[in-house]
Amino acid sequence: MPDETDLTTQRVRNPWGQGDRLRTEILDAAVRLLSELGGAEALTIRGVARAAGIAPASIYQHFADKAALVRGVVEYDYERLSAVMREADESADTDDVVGRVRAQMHAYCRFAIANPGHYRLMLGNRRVAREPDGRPRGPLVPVVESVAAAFERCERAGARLRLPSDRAAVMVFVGTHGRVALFHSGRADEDADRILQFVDELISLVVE
Amino acid sequence: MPDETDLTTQRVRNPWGQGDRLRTEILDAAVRLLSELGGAEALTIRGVARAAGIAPASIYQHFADKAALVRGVVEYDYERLSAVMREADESADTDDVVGRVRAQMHAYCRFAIANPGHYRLMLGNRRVAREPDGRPRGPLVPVVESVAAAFERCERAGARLRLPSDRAAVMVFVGTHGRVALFHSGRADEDADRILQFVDELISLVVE
DNA sequence: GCAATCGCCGAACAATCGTTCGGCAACTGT
DNA sequence: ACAGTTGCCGAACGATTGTTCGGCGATTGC
Repeated sequence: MPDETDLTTQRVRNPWGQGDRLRTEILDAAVRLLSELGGAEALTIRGVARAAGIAPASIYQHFADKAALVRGVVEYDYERLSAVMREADESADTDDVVGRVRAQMHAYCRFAIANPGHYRLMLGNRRVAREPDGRPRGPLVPVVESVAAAFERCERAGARLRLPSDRAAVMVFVGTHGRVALFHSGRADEDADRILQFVDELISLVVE
Repeated sequence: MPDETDLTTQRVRNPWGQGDRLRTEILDAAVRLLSELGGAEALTIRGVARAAGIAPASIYQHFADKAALVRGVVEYDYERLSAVMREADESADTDDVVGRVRAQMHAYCRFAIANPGHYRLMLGNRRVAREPDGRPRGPLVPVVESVAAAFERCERAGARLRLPSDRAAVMVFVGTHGRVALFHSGRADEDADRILQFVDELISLVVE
């Protein structure tokens, strides 16, 4: 009955409820390690175990192998990113429709700047997940869908877009992503405000 | 007199002319290996030696250590990229000023698609190079300067830009880079034409 | 109170990594 | 023709990697 491998995160054993505490502790330790040190190559079984204060062998009771650990970390971080962007969208002024787009993208930038290791990990692992109907579904498809919804609101509120709302969302998201990626492969001491300025410039290029 | 370490590429020994042949053969083998397999972690001393058909120890007569090899590969690839973009710019129709921008960015995309390993390597290594006067000088500063020159030509030719020419160049380059980065972290079977279409959409958003 | 179960760990395994050393073969200068 | 130099390689070293195995201590069920 054990060894019930969950296909989404390759969780193994431990399907009895409260025992997941150490599992999230492992993930937290991995994220912490990934933020302090540089990239994905810093994510080693021994390193995560040391950061979590447990033995390397103990990790294998929560993750089948290292690939499963990496998948778990990626999924964990995407959840955090989605939550941050959703929160920024909801806590913005409801009347300022384009301001809600800005809030979302600013949250995206702040998250990307604060979690450089997450980016290295994401850029290093190809995702080939697909919907049951065959349509592709990467982990940040819901993110750009959220941006697309914000742009749709702009359109309904009468804002003039230079692109269809879905294309506008892709344009803004891709541009922002490119700016952040360039930040991460460039100097670490660059001013974070520059990035937010770029995002504003990009949005104002699309929206009016 | 040996061990004359060249600071730009950390070349070591072998300053007698023709002996550089094997050095470029090593770099070619590294690029080949980097293109076939995935990312920067595939770039091992033993792997490069095997791909070049030589012994692992022989590499140390052309590069001081692995870091020097990586620096050499990165520099080598940036030179190839610059050459490809310059060639695309020069061989385009001289009268079609915005067409020359498109040609440059399309060349950038084609190079990035054809050399995925180069991207992984670039995104994984922070560059902190600076000019003698203290201004930062990343390896792709000349690239965006080339795009900026093309946009300046557009401005002089009477094309209406929605941004100052230097900001327009940054916008187009960053957006293109983001699209390519997303391609590399997404499905490998994505149609390359999609990316070129996106670049055209981005340019037409800036130029008119 | 006893036996079974379960999470955890210390230790070891094989593989691979970057790197060094000593010697071999070929070329050079005289 | 000989001695010296030089590029290259086979073999090894130490470190680190992912992973497995056997047992220990605590908790659970009866």
